[in-house]
Amino acid sequence: MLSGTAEYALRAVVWLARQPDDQSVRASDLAESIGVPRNYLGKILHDLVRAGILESARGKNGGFRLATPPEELTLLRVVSSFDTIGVGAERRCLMGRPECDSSDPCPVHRRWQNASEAISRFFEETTVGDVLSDDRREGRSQADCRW
Amino acid sequence: MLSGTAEYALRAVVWLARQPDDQSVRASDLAESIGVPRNYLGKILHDLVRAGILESARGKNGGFRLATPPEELTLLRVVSSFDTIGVGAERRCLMGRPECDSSDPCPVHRRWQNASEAISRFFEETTVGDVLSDDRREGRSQADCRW
DNA sequence: CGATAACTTCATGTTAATATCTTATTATAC
DNA sequence: GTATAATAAGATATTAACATGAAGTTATCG
Repeated sequence: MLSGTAEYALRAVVWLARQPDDQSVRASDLAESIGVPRNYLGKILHDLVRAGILESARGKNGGFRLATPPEELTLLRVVSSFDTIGVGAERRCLMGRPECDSSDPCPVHRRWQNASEAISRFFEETTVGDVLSDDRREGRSQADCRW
Repeated sequence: MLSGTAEYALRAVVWLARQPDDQSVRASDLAESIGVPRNYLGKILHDLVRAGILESARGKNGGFRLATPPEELTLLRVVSSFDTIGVGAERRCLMGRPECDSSDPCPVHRRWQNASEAISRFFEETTVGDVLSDDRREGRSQADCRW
């Protein structure tokens, strides 16, 4: 469903969101924590900074942290820096037809619509804040996390 | 959502299902009809034969046609020859966690479940026969089809 | 100010998906 | 049975995703 890169980004953002007091985390530590290659994660984190999702600080005590309140950060915004999910008007046809909407549908259009809309809603409506709430409700802490 | 290859397979199967009297279609003609590179389609068709979804005949008047009644052929069976959709027990974690189920969920597990199940149901429950019914209901014929 | 710790950037390598080309192989028709 | 039309199969090319490595730049601390 998601590319490896988008998966990594999601892990990183969730991990940073769980950080108490918005503490910055160094790329190396983060890479080890979420099980992503150090150098590759560097690029991903930088992309997230350029997208305005994270902010970074150089030098001693530097690192990365969220630039946005978790409640306002949708999963769509996180993953769409890397993948084209295709929500709303940008929805891609399952069969790869260049034009495909209700007025000129591909053969599976009607039956795919339910699933397609469920996917869109998930990415558009779920925020990183929601994920943190779920965490708390299930009594999960950062220490429990493993990949 | 699907790989290019699985998309091509889906187009090919739907096209063949629409063929009157189970008539065979040559790979070259099929390739042109559905807009897929000739040689690449050859491989895909062969894979579908080995999966028992199509049958092929060589020599003059040869070609490919469905080996299964459309009503019994699910979209899952078609695409899973190429992609891992991850339905049922094989569902992949959205965040790439090796273990992720309701007893040990990843951070987004609960909220992703709805969409994930909608996807599974679509591929498991939709048959090629259903697609043909939709076609008829919408008064679409093979001639209308373009990619 | 100098050393160090960290992000930033660029160059390069690896792998899998996609696509093409060429040579078999096989069934049909005459 | 031979020619022909078609699939089957294997080798090779192209591209994008994934990953690594090394050098460059910037902020902080003593």
